[in-house]
Amino acid sequence: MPSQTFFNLSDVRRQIIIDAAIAEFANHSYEAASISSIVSQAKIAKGSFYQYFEDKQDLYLYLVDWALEVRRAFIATANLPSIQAGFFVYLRALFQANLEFQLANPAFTQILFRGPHFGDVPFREEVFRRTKAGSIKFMRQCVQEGINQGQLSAQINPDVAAIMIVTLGIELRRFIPIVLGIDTNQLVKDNPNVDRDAISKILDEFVRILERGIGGSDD
Amino acid sequence: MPSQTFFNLSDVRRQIIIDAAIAEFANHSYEAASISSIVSQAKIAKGSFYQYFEDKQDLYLYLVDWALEVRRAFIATANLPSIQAGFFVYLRALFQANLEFQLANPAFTQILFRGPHFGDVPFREEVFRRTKAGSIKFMRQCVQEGINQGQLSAQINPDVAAIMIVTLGIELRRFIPIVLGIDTNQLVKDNPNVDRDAISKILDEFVRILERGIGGSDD
DNA sequence: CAAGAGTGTGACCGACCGGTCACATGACTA
DNA sequence: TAGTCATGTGACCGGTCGGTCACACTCTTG
Repeated sequence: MPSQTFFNLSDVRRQIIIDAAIAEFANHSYEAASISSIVSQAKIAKGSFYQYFEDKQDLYLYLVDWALEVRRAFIATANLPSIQAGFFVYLRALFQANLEFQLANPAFTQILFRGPHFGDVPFREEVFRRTKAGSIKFMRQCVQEGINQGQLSAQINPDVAAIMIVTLGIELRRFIPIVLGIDTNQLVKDNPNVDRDAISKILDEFVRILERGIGGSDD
Repeated sequence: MPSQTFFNLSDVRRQIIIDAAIAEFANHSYEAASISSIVSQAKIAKGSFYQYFEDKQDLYLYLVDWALEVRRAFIATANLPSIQAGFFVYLRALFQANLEFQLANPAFTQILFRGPHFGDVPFREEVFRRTKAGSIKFMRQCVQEGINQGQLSAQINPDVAAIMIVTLGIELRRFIPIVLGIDTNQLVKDNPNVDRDAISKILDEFVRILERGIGGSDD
């Protein structure tokens, strides 16, 4: 945890430091991220930094928690429909909210999913527990509820289904540019001008395949 | 490309260097991977290393190509059924072969999918083109053929379907330990003793969901 | 004024980085 | 024997790293 001194800082100064740290950890692995670069970017002295944070890991885990909180708040404002309104209606809305978070906060997204995926964070299990594991647990409950309500096939294994759904949700951000044939950075930069209609169609496709599969002879 | 000098080395010496490099790049991001560590692990002089490779990037791209070649050869031995035998029969076999490669070569897998996913490789587009983009292109053709043969729904968007399939295939390795509730490293270490039957069931689930979706009221 | 607490500062530490280079070694040729 | 060439070697270069520390600068309290 950051020290009390850090929280005594003015909001703007604290935000400058956080922003610099987010940019650094988004663009470099945990190992390769540089404290020196962060303090020079934030225009604070190295000594000050170490009065705010115990060490690199302290900062990193704080950022992860902060990113999770920002995402939670973001999705809370999305006014998701209830799962009773239909599992796939709910799922589509959840995907969309998630995607919009990812587009609006690419740096956070990068941080949240770099950690648990690759071995260069020395405390990977810790990060995984805080991020992806939570999503999977939540989705498993949704799937179970969908099954209980008869909206989902009783034949499916809820564990496998939940993991597939969460994985696809995480990768959504990467789908869009590939399908649209544009560059990831371009997507992030042009976010307000990007073709919302095309994205909406991709989301429809996406949920449709999850619901009914790609097997033939339907309608 | 490595120099002629490198290829003049004895097979065993060359393999020692490659093994050390693979281990290093599997456990660290491109930036954080250390040439010093590789040469000390391989017990060669730093100067020798730079007679074999131009620089870090030269070694890294060589490893990527090498890993792709090893995977190609591995899957070629799997005797995959023809796609005419049924799209999902083929897909299941492809998934299984891929998973077995991932389990047998965890380090290669780590290298192949760290690069295109995260921004710490300074030439990410280059790596992406050599790896994931190729898989997607291949799978798109498979999907198109499946549609033409009437095995897949004509309603689906082949681009979206192909990306979903490839993404799920890549993530397969991570599914297994989560579903089985074990640690990833444990899975890799215990590979020969791992419950092949449980894995087979997960693969079945997996393909079934892709084929028929998770929507209700089937059979 | 003095004393003390809280905070800011950047030179400095030992370690390590990617990469270079002057030199050693040994096999082959003349 | 002397010369040539491919290869091996590790000390060394400038630079960066995470982290420390002695000191400076407020501000409050007496």
